[in-house]
Amino acid sequence: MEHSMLFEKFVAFTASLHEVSHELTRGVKQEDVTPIQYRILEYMMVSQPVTPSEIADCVDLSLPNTSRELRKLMEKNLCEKATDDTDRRRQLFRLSPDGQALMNRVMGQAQQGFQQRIADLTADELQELEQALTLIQRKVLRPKA
Amino acid sequence: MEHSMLFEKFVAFTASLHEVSHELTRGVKQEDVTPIQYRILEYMMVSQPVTPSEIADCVDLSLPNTSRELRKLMEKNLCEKATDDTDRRRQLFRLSPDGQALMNRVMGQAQQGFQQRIADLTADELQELEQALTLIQRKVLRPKA
DNA sequence: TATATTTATTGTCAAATGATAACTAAAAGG
DNA sequence: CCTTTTAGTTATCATTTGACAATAAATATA
Repeated sequence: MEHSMLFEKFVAFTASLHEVSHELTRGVKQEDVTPIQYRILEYMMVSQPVTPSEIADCVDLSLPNTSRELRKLMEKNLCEKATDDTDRRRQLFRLSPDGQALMNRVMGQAQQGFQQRIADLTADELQELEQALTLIQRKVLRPKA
Repeated sequence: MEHSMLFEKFVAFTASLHEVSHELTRGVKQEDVTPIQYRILEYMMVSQPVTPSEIADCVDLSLPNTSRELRKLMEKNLCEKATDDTDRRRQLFRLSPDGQALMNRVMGQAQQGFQQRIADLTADELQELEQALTLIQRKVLRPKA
């Protein structure tokens, strides 16, 4: 297979995955958070605590706008702020209990949908699937890591 | 591996792919189209001609808002409209030459980035990669198709 | 210490997006 | 025909998001 065909396959794959992940997390609409706020919560979930600068980098948002969205999330009691003791300019954000609960709801629903999708797979197929995920991660998505 | 661990792996995988695809298509910022308009163009690219209703479904946009964005794309000369002869209520949209050119620029840049990422892979690894993409598509993303 | 840099916040404005009502034209179905 | 349904458009308004200037506070550095 040529590189260009592989690229087309990769594009189609990406589109499919995007569609599926959108479907799996459609539960977010029930929650009182905007798409950007959800992305921030998602990022917090995997790497708390996080500073506004880190969020801005990762979510691709300017620092002022990140600050604004964090304020809104705090007003909704979905995250908490604390000052870093070693550098008191830095603010450390983490999910609040309510924020955790929200993410548990959304992720729980997603996991349910995911497991329906893989319900018919045999143990062998599950292992193949896991290896396929690992391979793409290692060879393409995170080649350095 | 348990189902819940596989789900976590799937979530991490999705996050990585999202990040990479965002990086690969960062050339869009150079173009005079909004994110939603780009998604419409992307959809047109793979399945033209398309009707406003189809776009609304696929891009998850209301029909009135779809109509508005299509008008803007037409004003930018990025797509063309024609009435369906068999049902004159239906409007058929396709990329204009300018729209094609835009997508060629963006996709060309993405392909270049992709090929840099896979540049070091051996022929065997490329084949493994291709099979991994196919496997995930078939077993998880498009189980019915 | 004095200055520069980093981190974060606030405020403001423009643009993009979402939601909804009102309307036209064509087709479908009685 | 006449009514209903479908596809699309236009207009309007609220909310979200993006961009940028100005500021404060803590740290780093000369």
